[in-house]
Amino acid sequence: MSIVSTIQQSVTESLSALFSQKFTEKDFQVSETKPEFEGDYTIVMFSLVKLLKLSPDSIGNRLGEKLVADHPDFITGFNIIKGFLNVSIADNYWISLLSKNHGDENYGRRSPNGQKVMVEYSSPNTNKPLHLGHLRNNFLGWSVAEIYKANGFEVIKSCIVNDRGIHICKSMLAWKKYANGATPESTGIKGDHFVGDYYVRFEDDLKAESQVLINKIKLADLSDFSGAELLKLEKLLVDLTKLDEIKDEEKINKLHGEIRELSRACTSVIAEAKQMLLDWEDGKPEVIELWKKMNSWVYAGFDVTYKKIGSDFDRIYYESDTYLLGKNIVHQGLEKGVFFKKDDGSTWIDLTAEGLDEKIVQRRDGTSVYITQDIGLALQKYEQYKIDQSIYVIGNEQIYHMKVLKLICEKLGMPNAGNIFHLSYGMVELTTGKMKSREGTVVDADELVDEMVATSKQLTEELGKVKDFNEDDLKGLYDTLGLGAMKFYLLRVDPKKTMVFNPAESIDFHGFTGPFVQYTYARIKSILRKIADAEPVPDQDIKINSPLFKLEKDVIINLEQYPAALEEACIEHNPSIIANYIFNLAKSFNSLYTEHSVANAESEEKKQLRIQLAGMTANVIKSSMALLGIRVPERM
RNA sequence: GGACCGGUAGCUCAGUUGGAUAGAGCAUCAGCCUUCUAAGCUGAGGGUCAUUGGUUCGAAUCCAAUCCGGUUCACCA
Repeated sequence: MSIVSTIQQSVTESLSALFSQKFTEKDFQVSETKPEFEGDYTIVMFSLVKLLKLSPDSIGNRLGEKLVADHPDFITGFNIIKGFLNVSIADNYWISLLSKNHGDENYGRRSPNGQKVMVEYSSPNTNKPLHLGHLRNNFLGWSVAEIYKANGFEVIKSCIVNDRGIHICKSMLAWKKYANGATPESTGIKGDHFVGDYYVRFEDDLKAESQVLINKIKLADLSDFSGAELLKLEKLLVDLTKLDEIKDEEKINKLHGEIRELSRACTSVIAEAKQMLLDWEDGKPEVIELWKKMNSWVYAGFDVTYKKIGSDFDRIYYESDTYLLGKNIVHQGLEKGVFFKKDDGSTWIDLTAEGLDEKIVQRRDGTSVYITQDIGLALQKYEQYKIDQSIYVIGNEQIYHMKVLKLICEKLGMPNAGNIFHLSYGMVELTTGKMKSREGTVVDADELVDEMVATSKQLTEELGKVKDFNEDDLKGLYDTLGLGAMKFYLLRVDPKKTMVFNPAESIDFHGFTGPFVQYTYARIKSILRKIADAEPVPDQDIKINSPLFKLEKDVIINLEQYPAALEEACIEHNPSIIANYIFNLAKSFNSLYTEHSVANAESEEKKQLRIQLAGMTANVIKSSMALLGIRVPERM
């Protein structure tokens, strides 16, 4: 039981005894005492004042005396300031917490609860390499999975690979046109980047061709358009002339954007891509063969990146397998009356009662739309794994989509549909604004990882502390530090917030960073190694005669909070709670480290105490950093 | 226009079941390495918590309105 709930319970009992009425822990608040006051925990009197119609001081005095009398081994003193009852906790309470848990590498973790949860994350497209945004997604997903495991859940990490569709055809087309049979092997380019380059090539062609069309439109030449597109275009142009008179810049821009989109859609290269997609769906052998070949290049590239950043999956779904899954669902939905058919034959769901719109679930030609596949996959996940919860790590631009998905699953009566959770995270922006692939400002994942590792190498060499390391050790250390810095940097921010990626800040290894925590760990291990070398210490209970120093107590208080932080991170689906927690723990230990020596403590008892303190801090740092996917070095 | 998310120090971020004088890192300035690793520690300056009103013993936190920024509302995925 945590110390706060222990205090709550004691206070509840004492209050009930004092005032002969029933109290619950909701009748008052317990929090840590602010550093400028004496005491460890504070009980706020004001809510009790209302209940008891007595002055804060009177309640505080009686409660404080009662608490000390009832729990002399736990609460040793109190003071009251302006309605705040500050109580002091016995040193022995902290010391026993330490002796009990200091050697437990699983401290804070919970035993299995029998619940199964699937975390879907990463979900890449097979037409380009991973970028900074994917890194945030991967680190978040992986970390949330670990946090769930630590809270007793059985976790299945999954990934849906978007390996089909018109965007995939784009890179295939460009490769056919320009590659002359080149391969990643023949060029020495990593497979995902190799394919991505052709995707860019296609986009360049598309841009050039649509620009020609736009130029023609400007000269009132609409000969390249026909049918529905022509009508739409003419309407847009009429609207545009009207707006030109009003001078509404926003609307004019919007219209220009629509014209741009329309001309893109009417290019010959898009027509080719569409044709290729049809051929793919028909199973045309040469298309399928090329598709398989190019995807295999991408997967080879992804494997390298995933391995490097430590992402892994228990189950990988491919959209090429799942994109037809929703078909049966439409039937069922119609039978259950959840869906309805419109006159043109398309199938819909009415979500207006939920404050949303009508959403289409099947086109009039009978083909599935995006959401239908997702429903199919959601059901398949449940059927295959009987999961209790399903977590989707997807960017916040899909909040609406995921809301619809969850609602539909609930209406279809899918088991545990209520436990679908969209872990939506904010975009990663640059100091110069958003990343835009068309402007080439996208930060490539592989490049970034390499830079971080190179930075850690450079800084390590400058400090020159590990000159005796062999080459493998060094390489391992650079990876540990570089990736640690990057993961910590991306995970320390609340997932749901848009965050700014500042390159200069990201390679800073001081302050609120991964390497700061890693350094604390390495120093502790160094101390413990030296002590153990000198004289192996037996594990023992500690009795000390001198009081705990504030700095010692601060560290123990931090350690006591680990289980609570772990639980909160799980409930909130939020690794940044862990990151903030570890940083505070490391900081408190560093302060202690500077002020009080472990090896040369003033007494043998204090030495034993600090050995346990250091050991437990190291354990908690190691296991909590592991929840973020960050390794800690024994030396650095 | 509707819906959702955000606005806290120069910058990046904590802090929301309402609590004491709003915190941390970076940056700036001033100190600390013959003593367990200075990737560290100690201290200083820096704030109308977007604005206005309300709720109450008490509001960054709850409510309302307004302003600013973002996302979204496709027979695209």
